[in-house]
Amino acid sequence: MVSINDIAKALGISASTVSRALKSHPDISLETRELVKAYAAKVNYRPNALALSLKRQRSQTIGLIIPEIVHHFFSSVISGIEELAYSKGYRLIICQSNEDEARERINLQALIDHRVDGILVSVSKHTEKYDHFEEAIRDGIPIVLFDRAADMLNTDKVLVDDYEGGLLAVNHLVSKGRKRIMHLAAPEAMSVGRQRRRGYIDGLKAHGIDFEKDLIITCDSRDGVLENQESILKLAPEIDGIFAVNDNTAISVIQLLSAHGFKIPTDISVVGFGNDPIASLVSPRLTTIDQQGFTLGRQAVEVLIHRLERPTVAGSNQTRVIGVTLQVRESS
Amino acid sequence: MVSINDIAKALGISASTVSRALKSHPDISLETRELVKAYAAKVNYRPNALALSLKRQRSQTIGLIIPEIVHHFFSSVISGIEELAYSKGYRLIICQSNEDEARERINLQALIDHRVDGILVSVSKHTEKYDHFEEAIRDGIPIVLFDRAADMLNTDKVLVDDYEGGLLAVNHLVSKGRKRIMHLAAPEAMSVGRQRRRGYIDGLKAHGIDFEKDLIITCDSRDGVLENQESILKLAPEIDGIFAVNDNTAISVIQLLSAHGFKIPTDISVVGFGNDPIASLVSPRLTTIDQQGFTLGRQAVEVLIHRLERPTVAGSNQTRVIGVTLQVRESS
DNA sequence: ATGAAAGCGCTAACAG
DNA sequence: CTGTTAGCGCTTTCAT
Repeated sequence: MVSINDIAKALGISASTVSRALKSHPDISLETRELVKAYAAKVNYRPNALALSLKRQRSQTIGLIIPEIVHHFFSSVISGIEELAYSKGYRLIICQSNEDEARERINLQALIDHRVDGILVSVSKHTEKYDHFEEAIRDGIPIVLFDRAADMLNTDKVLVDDYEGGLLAVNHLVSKGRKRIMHLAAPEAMSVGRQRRRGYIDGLKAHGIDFEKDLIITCDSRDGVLENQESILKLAPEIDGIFAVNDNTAISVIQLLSAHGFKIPTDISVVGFGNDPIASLVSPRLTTIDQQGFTLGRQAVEVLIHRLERPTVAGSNQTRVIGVTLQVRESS
Repeated sequence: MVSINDIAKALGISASTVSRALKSHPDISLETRELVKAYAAKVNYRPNALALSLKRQRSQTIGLIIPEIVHHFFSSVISGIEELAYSKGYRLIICQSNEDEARERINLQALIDHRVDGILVSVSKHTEKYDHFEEAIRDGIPIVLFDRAADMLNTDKVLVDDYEGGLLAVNHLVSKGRKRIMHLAAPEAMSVGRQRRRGYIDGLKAHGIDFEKDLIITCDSRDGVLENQESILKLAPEIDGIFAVNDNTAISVIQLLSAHGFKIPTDISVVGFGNDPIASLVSPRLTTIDQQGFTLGRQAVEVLIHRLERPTVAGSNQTRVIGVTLQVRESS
């Protein structure tokens, strides 16, 4: 790897001249410029981004902390982030928290140590204390939370309209004549799940349907469905609709119910959340709420870069909400 | 962000003493050590990784170029890479080539500029010339190719046993009494697809079945199936098995055939490749070849780090092959 | 038009 | 036990 100094020595001129010549500084004679450029090209000179970052106090790098990469929604978000970051000249350092608070803390610290210009994070499911984020925010590190945020955190956020998604799902089920709708919900602690549940409850209310606590079962995965199969099957004969907090859960419950003789959607209509590609491949094809991961990722970067390139006005945080849409298919 | 110099000034000692105290260098008196550490903790001192990298000529960072992130196999690979890299104290800079050669070149250059310690790459589908990689390899930049490699590239590789996968698929189909087996193949240019096709052909040969050129259709996606539906449907009555180069194609062809009255697997058995999660959710559940993306990712990092931490012995490249397994389900 | 020097944050060889 | 100095690669003010 040849450095500016190497070029300077080889050409018998000073490093500063080389530096300037390389960026076509008008002070440098055309002759020298050409000479330097030709030589640089010949020896395949490439500026050292590390040195530049150190000098400029700016790394043109964005850090990303994501709960898990192997997940259609999150990988779509990453793709959107990469896409826009790339086009704006930023690199991406990715860390995976694996839904683990300790790891999230370490990742955050590592990104700060690497002097990334800003950090994008979707909070881990099991994070209970937020002081690591609070401290970073207090220290002036630009942080944008996406999808999974925490109310108490005072920073920019880009969220999915989970509440609206819950409403849409319930509205749709009711419009199909469903009246006793079960909700397979995420744990209370998850902001995202809480909003979907709120949408569900308010959706019922809006149609004058009493919300029954017993119809909400905390169960947000394939395993969850298996663990709760007794309660689900016991309630099944009395219900006519299910809104599941995500597609996997919806698909699992459909399989469970089908295996026990229930007809979907004749007996029970099912709506999922996420519009995972599997939703349109299972049978019956799953009605679900589409959340635009790719767009969410792009917007998160947009908000972050906007913040990076303006003087940080304290207390002027923005929260963007990405719209959701209902995808009606065969399961409802 | 406080620096070592700041601490030195504040404490009225020299920067080098601070540096040494922080790493508990035995030369420094216990007293000073404690003093420095206490102060550093108080002001929340964090070493600047950029400065360290510049100094050490080592960034503890690995670059990754991947065709597309939103893809179950690739996201699994990324996850495996992240996992092991993290545990070995490396960070990950991720770039997406979007299957575009120009972008792949830019990504490679950017990673080199950032002085990553090594680069992991899965070659873009549309890359035709490999001189960018050749040059980097010649310059001594440690590169490990995974999944999609190029024969001419002289470096470490970690590959899926695609050939074996093709063999397994055909063996299985034959064992089910299938004799006229169609292959939905990737374009010739793709190394991965070529190997699967070779496995298919050799698998037939091994069972004394003549390989018929007409039974190979270049078609490796949902769109491909739609484009080729005429030829597929025309051949359908004469065949009794299909080996598709990937799960998506397999699922699409099942849908096409089912829609036209063919019974799967009674009339035609279908085997896919990849063991994407959708494979076990569609109906009929898809028989397929499992390729362990996560393991592949881990091994790629392992090989890279091994190379990073040894003196580079020229011409001693290793190629690791990750085993595949047949997952028998309902479609065959 | 060009060069010298300082500094970004850190470490390490060398001095004392 | 601690400090000085130089240098990783680059830019930029300030000379000349």
